[in-house]
Amino acid sequence: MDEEFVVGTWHYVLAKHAKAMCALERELGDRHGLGPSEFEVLDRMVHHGRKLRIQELCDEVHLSQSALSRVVARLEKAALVSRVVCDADRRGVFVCITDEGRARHAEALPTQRAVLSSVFTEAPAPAAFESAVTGP
Amino acid sequence: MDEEFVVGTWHYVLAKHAKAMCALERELGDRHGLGPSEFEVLDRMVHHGRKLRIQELCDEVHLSQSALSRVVARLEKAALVSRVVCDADRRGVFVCITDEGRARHAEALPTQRAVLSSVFTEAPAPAAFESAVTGP
DNA sequence: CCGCATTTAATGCAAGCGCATTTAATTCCA
DNA sequence: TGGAATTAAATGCGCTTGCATTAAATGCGG
Repeated sequence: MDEEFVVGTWHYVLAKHAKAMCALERELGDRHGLGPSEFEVLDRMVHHGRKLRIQELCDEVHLSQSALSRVVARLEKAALVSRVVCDADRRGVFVCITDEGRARHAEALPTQRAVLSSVFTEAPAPAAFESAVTGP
Repeated sequence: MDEEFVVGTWHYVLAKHAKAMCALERELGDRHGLGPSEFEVLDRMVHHGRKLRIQELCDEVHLSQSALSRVVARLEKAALVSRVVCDADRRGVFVCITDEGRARHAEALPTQRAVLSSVFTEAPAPAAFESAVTGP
């Protein structure tokens, strides 16, 4: 087990995460009134289809269950999403993205892509890194 | 500019950061009474030598100036670090790691390494990833 | 030498997070 | 079938964070 590799990877992850998160918070917030968590939830909703159980969102988004619950509440207040109790299991809640939610996501997507591109290309990882992420 | 690469890398960074941070918080906290930020500051102090200006720490640690100020305050209260006003520039503050701080860091280091190893090897990135972090 | 801009670190404040708990609905088995 | 255990989501709470501001010390131009 290569200790140096592990520690080096960790520092890389820390640095990129900090830079990207900070920039996303600023750009998405100022330009579109969205936090990174709000955008991430919207993004998953768009890619996954119309309705999604909160529990399933929880597996895909890097948030605790309670944090996700509040993000969804904020999104609902902003009318970007609506909550619908599940008929089959009335404990469950479906989250449905609204048309306005889709529109806001579409608006914000280029901003997110621009931020990520700038973060991951300014001190570009060597080409070999690509295979680490996309797989062999 | 490969959009897929950028987004894929971002998801990788998000996933690893979340997993590692969560585990570090738990393990370092339960076993050694340290948060990830406290450990990171201690770690930099150990590697950098005896005294370090807060401003310099700020460049190396992924925290805002205010957050760092508070982390140092917590560490000082725990006697792991001491603050000394700089004689040459009395606005500046030197942070000095104490013997107890060094000891605590030495105690916690294996825990951190174990956590990182488990995170970065459980679903191991392909070997090619190594060159992305350590350089060509 | 004086005053104003700058820099360093600390602090007030609000927001977001995770943990633990709560509330409500469902499942299981005796 | 009925009651205990389980599961889903929401909520109370304390903590950490970042932004903006403050307080103190320094530097610089006139």
